[in-house]
Amino acid sequence: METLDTVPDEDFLRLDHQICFSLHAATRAFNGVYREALKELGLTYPQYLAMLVLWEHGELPVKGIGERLRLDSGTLSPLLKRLEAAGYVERRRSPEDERSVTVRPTAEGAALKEKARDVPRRIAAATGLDLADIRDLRERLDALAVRLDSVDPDDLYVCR
Amino acid sequence: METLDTVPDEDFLRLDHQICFSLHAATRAFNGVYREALKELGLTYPQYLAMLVLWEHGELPVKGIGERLRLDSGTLSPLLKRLEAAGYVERRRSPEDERSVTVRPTAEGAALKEKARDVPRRIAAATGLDLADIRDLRERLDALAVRLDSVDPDDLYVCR
DNA sequence: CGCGATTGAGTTGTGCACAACTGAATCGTG
DNA sequence: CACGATTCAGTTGTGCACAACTCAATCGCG
Repeated sequence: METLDTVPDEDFLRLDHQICFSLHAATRAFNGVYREALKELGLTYPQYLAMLVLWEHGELPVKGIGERLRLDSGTLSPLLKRLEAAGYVERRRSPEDERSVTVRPTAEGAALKEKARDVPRRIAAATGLDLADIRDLRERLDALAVRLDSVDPDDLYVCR
Repeated sequence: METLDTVPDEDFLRLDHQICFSLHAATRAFNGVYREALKELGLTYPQYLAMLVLWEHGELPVKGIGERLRLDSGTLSPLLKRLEAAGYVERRRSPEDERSVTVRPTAEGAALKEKARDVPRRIAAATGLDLADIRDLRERLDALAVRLDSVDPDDLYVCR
C-alpha cells in the first residue's frame, strides 16, 4: 500500500508543491473574485470579514473580532482604523476596562449590510459548487486548520 | 431539495463567512507551519515555492516562474532580489531577448535543495492526512481555483 | 524598412499577515 | 494594600499580493 513512508522524496517535493500550493492558489483566486464583488462596497476582503462579524454581533472588542477571525491586533488595528476612516465603524475605549476598545458599526456601516446581502450568493454561484460540496470542503478545511494550528513546532523536526 | 436558491440570505451570510474564511484560515495555518519548518533554511514560504520551481527546471525567466506560481512581476521582482541578496539565485539579462531576465540557483541555492528534502514529508505528516486525502483535497482546490480564475467579472453582478 | 502595438521586468503605492515590541490598565497573590 | 504578572491595543518593521504604471526591447504589419 502507498503511504507517507513508501513514496520517494523526489515525488514528495512535487506533491508538496501541489497541496499547499493549491490551497494558496485557491485562496488567491477567491480573493480576486471577492475583490471584484466588493469593489462597489468599497471594502477589501478582510474588511468585509470584519464587517460580517460586526453585523452579526452588533458590537465587539478588538480582541473579540480577533478571536473570530484569528487575527492579532497588529493586523486588526490598522484595518479597523481604515474602516473608521471610511465611516463604517466607530471605536471607543470601553468604560469598564480601559484597556479594551469596543468596535461597532455606524449607521452607514449597518446600512452596508443590505448592499452586501447578495454578495455571498454570487460568490457561491461563481464557485460552481452546490451546497453539499461547499459544506464538505469547508469541513475538511476547518479540520485541517485546527490540526495545523495545534502542531507542536518540535514535532516538525522529528518526522515521527 | 436544498439548493443555492432555497436557502435564505441570512443563512448564506454565515455559510459564506465559512467557506472562503475556512480557506483563508487553512492557508494561514499552512503558512505558520511552513514558516516554522523553513526557518532553518532562511526562506519564506513564497521564496520556497520559487526555489522549488527553480530546483525542478534549473533555470527560468522571471515570466516562467510567474506562470508556474501565478504571480506577477510586481510580486516576483522584489522576492527574487531578496533571494539573490541571500545568495541563493543569480539573475542575468537574457542575451537572446534583452527584455527577459534568466534566474538560476547558485551553488549555494542548489545545495539548499538537500536541506529542504525532508520538509514536504514533515508538512504532510503535520496535516494528519494520508496520501489519498491530500490528493483528493488538492484536486478539488485546483478545480475550484480554475473555476474562480475564469469567472467573468460581469457575471458577479447578474446572479445567474 | 519604419513605426505603432505588444511584451517583459521593474517601480510605486496600498493593504494584509505576523513577529516583536511598547505602554497603560487590570488582576492576583502575598 | 502593593507589586509583579498578565492582558489589551497599538506601533514598527519585514515580506507578500496586486493594481497601475514606466521604460526598454521586440514584434509585426503596411
